[in-house]
Amino acid sequence: MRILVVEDDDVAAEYVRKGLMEAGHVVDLAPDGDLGLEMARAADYDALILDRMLPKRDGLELLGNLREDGDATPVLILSALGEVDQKVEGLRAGGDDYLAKPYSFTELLARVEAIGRRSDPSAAVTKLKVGDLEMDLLARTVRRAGQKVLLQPREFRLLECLMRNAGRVVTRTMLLEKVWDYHFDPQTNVIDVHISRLRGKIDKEFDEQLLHTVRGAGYRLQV
Amino acid sequence: MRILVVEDDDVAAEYVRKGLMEAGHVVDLAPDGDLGLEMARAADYDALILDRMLPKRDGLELLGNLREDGDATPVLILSALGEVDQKVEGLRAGGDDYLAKPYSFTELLARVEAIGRRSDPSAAVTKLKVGDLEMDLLARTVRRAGQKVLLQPREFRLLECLMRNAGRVVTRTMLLEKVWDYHFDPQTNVIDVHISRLRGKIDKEFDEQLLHTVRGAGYRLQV
DNA sequence: CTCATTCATGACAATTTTGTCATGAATTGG
DNA sequence: CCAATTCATGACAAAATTGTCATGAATGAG
Repeated sequence: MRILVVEDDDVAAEYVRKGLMEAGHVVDLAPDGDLGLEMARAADYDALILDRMLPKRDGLELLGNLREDGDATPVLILSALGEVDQKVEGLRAGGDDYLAKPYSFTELLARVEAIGRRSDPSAAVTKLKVGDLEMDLLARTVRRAGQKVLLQPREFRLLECLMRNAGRVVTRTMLLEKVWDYHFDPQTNVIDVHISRLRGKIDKEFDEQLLHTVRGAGYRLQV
Repeated sequence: MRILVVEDDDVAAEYVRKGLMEAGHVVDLAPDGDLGLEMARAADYDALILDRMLPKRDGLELLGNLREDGDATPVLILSALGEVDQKVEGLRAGGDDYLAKPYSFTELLARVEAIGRRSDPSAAVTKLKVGDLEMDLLARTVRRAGQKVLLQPREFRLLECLMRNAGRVVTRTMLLEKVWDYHFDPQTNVIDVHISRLRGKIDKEFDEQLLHTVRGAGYRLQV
C-alpha cells in the first residue's frame, strides 16, 4: 500500500514510517498541512494518516479540502486525547477512522490496513511468504523450500498469525486471542505444545530456523 | 472476465457463449478472423478463445498478429484432432493453451479461467455467492441470509465445490474427486450423509431450498 | 399399484485433532 | 554456580470430526 503520513513531530513520523515500511508499505512523509494537501493531490495514495493538529492546515481541514476535490482516499486521523471531539468521532461513518494518542503501533497498522482494504476489496492478500516458507490462504497449503507441509487446522491458524506478523514478536496473549479466541489465560501450555508441533513440521528438517522464541514475550517468525 | 470467442460455427459459438455467461463472464462473439482481430484490438479482453480454422484469417495467424502488436491477452486455441500439430502444442509454453475438439464444456471453462487468472493473479476469487448464501474463502465463513453458519471442514469443501458449480449438476463422481480426493467409488454413502448434514445447516431453517437433488446424477445448488 | 432403486437421516463407531500433564532442558538473575 | 523461571516435548486423554451402517421415505418404471 502507498501511504502518506502528515505529521509535524519528526520522531513520531519516523517511527510510524519505519513500522509501516516493515509491514511492506510504501510511505511518504509530509511535515505540515499545506505540503500534505499538495502531496495528496499529486500522488494517488491508498491511505492517508493525518495528525489532528498540524502547522498551517490541521488534519480535519486537510480532509475537508480533499473531499471537496472529490478525492475519496481513506483517512486515519490521529488525535491527542483532549482533541477527540464529536467532529472527529463522526469520521467513522464516512469510511475514515481516528485513533487517539497515545496509540500502539500495532493498532495503527491494523486500522490503516483496514481502511485501505475498504477502498480496494480486491487487494485481499491470498498468499503469505517469509523466507522460503509460503502459505496459500485460498488453497490452504503451506510449503517450505517448495516442499509441501501438512498442517492441522489449528497449526495453520497459528502459522498464519505468525506470518502476518513476520519480523515482529507475537505475544502469547495475541496468539490466544487470534488463534484460539480465548480472552483469558487458560493456565495451560497449549501454545507451547502447538508451537512445538509446528516447529516439528516447518523447521525441524531445515538448517535455517524461522520460528524463534522470544523469552518472556512470545514468538517471532523471521528469516 | 471479459472474453472474446472467435468461431465461425454459429451453433458451437452460441453454446460456448451461453456456458461462459452462466459462469459469470461477459462474452463477445466474432464470426471470422478479420473481425476477431479487429475486436480484440478495440477492446481489452481478459482472454480470447480462437478456433484453429477460421474464415479469412485462422486462429494461429490471428494470434501472431496480436503478439506483433505487443498484445499479451491470453489465448485458448480450439483445434480439431487432426489439426493438433507441433505449432499448436507449443502454445502452452507461451502462457496460452489449446484444447482439442471434441471437448467438454467443463474443461473449456476450466482452461479459460486458468489462463485468465495467469494474466491477473490478483483476480483470485475470495468470495462466492449463490442467492442469499455467501462464502468467504479467506475467512472460511459461511452466511445464509446474513446469519453465520458453522460448517465442519469437509462440509465447507463440499459446499465450496457446489457453489463453484452453482446452477450446474455436480455429479457424485465429481464430488468424490474434488471433495474427498477419492478416485474410485468407496461403495458407501459418505456423500449422502454429508449432503444431509449440510442441508441441516444451510437449508433446514429456510423456506427457499438451495441444495437440490438430481436423481441419478448428483446435486445442484441453485436459487 | 407394486417393486426396485435411489436417497435421507439418526445412531453409532473409527479416526483425527486438540488439549492436558509430567518431565526434563534451557535461560536468566542473583 | 545455583535456584527460579520459562520453555520444549513425549505420552496420554478428551473432544471433535468423519465415515459406516441400518432403516425408512421418495421416486420412477413397468
